[in-house]
Amino acid sequence: MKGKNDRLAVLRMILSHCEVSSQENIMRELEREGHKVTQATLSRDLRQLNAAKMMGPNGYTYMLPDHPHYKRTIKPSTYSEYRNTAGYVGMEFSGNLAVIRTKPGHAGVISSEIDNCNLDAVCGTVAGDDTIIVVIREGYSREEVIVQLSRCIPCNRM
Amino acid sequence: MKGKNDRLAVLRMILSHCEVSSQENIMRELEREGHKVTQATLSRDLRQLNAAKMMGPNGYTYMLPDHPHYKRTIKPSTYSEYRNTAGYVGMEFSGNLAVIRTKPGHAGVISSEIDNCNLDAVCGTVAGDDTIIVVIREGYSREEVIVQLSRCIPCNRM
DNA sequence: GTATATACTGAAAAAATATTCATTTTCTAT
DNA sequence: ATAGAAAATGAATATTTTTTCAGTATATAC
Repeated sequence: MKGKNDRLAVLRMILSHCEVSSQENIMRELEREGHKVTQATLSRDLRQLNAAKMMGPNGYTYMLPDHPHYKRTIKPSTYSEYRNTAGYVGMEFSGNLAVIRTKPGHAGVISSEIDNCNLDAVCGTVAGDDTIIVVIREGYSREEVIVQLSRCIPCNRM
Repeated sequence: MKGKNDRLAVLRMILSHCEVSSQENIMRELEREGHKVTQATLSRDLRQLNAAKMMGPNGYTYMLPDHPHYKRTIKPSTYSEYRNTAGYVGMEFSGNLAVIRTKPGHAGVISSEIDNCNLDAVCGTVAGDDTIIVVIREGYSREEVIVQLSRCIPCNRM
């Protein structure tokens, strides 16, 4: 858990789950997750992610450019939880669907994580007990789906 | 050409036709159009238009919310009050599926209503907690699906 | 190994943006 | 028309964000 890439991953998580209105706020969240940096570095990180400060329901907040802001919800603070979501087993594509396999009983939790992220590339999800069906929005590639899903679940491994 | 509304109209024009990266730049453009204001006023105008500084092809520039880069993929519903009474939130098509979003817990009720209607255009449905997947029978158009579904749910539009 | 180049960072300075405060303008109801 | 309320504005100030600069770490070639 170190290095710039890790920090950017955590930063993505923060931007997807929190309503942050200044770099000072983000700095505090980052530090809580074990990434202490100065505001100068954070400014550079945000630029690298193409983050923008956009008007949301509660005033201007930082967002990733493809995030549907008016659907956004505030989430708890420990991003490590998300990254360690131990229930994830694997993912497979079929047509315009992605099928995620989880440990028994974990599908509901993980699918609501995905729902809360309101990913552009995802129309919606349905969860059984150990399987989630993710419907891909038209016009989005599987690569893009993987990129966006990785904000919610550790699907970097395929 | 006077008054605040005129100025906001000109400002909208500037934002949708120019690549402006700072309020100083916008000020200059505004003045060229006969609207000389201070940066303070411009800052307030931009907030009123919900403008955002986002990463575009040539670096960060101010954009209006209806700019492609700023645009949401899920459009807010015009008839949200009416629809909310039935637990229905929204619907979207993807391939041969229709994905219906509902209030939490409402998916089961609504999907069994659809099942009971035995619509020609629908092969079947699967319900999660707040999402229903409707599989469309081959040979039926999306318009026809909307027409038939509107017998069960208030999906008049979209 | 050493040297050279490249990426990363913090501290401070500079630039950009938001807000406060006092004043003026515009609107509304008599 | 006039008083009072609300909106709009500029100047100055405060806050926030970006950039500069110097130093450090990391990688790469020899």
